Amino acid sequence: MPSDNKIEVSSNAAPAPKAADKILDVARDLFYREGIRAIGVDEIVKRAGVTKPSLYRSFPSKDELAASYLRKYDLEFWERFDEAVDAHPGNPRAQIIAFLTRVGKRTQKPDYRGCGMTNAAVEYPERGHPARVVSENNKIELRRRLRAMAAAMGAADSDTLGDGLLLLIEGAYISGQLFGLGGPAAAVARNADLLIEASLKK
Amino acid sequence: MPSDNKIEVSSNAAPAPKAADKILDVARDLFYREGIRAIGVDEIVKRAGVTKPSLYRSFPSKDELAASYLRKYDLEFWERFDEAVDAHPGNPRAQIIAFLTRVGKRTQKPDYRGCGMTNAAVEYPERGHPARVVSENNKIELRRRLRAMAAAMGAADSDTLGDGLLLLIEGAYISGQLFGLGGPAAAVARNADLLIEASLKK
DNA sequence: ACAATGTTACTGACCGGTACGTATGTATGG
DNA sequence: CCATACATACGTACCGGTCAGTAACATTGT
Repeated sequence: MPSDNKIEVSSNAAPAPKAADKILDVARDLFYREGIRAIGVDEIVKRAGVTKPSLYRSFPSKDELAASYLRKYDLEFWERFDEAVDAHPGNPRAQIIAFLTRVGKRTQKPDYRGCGMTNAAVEYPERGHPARVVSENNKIELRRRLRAMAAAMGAADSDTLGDGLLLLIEGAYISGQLFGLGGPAAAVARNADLLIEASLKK
Repeated sequence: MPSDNKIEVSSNAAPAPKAADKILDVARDLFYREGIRAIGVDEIVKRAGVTKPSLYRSFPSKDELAASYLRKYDLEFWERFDEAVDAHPGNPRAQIIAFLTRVGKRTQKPDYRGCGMTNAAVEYPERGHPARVVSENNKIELRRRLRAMAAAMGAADSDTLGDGLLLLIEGAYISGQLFGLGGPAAAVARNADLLIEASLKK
């Protein structure tokens, strides 16, 4: 009896958040809200309650920390995307509309700041930058999937429709943070539906 | 005849490029290509062949210099826009398509870096920032005009169509710099045409 | 003991911004 | 005709602060 509860407690409770996790959490929040270039490493370690050497023990550079933030963002993005997909099995049109309805709603939240990966690509135009590479790969994969879904819908020109949907999505990300509440991003699902409708008829 | 030509020459020739002009030209180039936050004032004055005090005599701050760059960008934007409009008097649909065809072409140029104003808004999320204010006003006016043109086309829901066109445009700006050649931005005019077609039928 | 973290102090480069002296053109007064 | 005066335009040198990143060592928990 002596050691049982101790083991149990230490196993199901949060196992003492490591420094690297706290850093990544804070970085995610600050990078997304204010931008990567706008946030210095000093502010990150200060808010995370850790010290600078701890950051550089877990991440080789600020650029790599930014890339790690985006890899996490990428994972969460595909979770949201697949949630919409899984909600409408075998119905790509409904999958797209479900996803875009949720995007449209998120863009209307007061502190919406667009897509972290799109923003990072704007901040780092240099080819090969660690943060940009993550963003580019995400967008390439998104394009691939949208085109595949457009083909599954039976679109006359599925590549054009897939690309059109991607344009609407990126437009919603940007317009959401530019206009805020009442902006054009609220109409993204409706426009996507119109575009799909127009692309399906022969 | 004696003094006439002298006056004439001195009035229509370039009157010795002032420091402020050179600064603004260089700033425009560097800010657009690399981003505003990425470029320091030292680099601007160096490339302009002037000194830092000269910059601060003409511009109260770097933020205001960025705003000046964007005001110039704004002017040139409306020139391009009105060019497409003037090319098809009384035909808003053709005006839009003409504008988007040109946008689509520009996005395929190898050093395309999107819309300077969109990028600036991403770089400066803080409300009230001088650069952001210029961008926001430009986008608000663009939205107004697109909605008006959609109404002139006789769209069933003209506000939705106008917003949809804006989403496609912003999506093209972003995708252009994300994907480069062969990216989805090349299909912006075709998708706009489909969207318009779908929005016109009752 | 060992591994992870904290502490302190530091580097060199760069940031936006400025105090202050200097050249040059020009208009006026003698 | 020339000297003075003044405004405009520009340069040198510097400011305090912050940037990303590191070295050396102490502390902690298991």
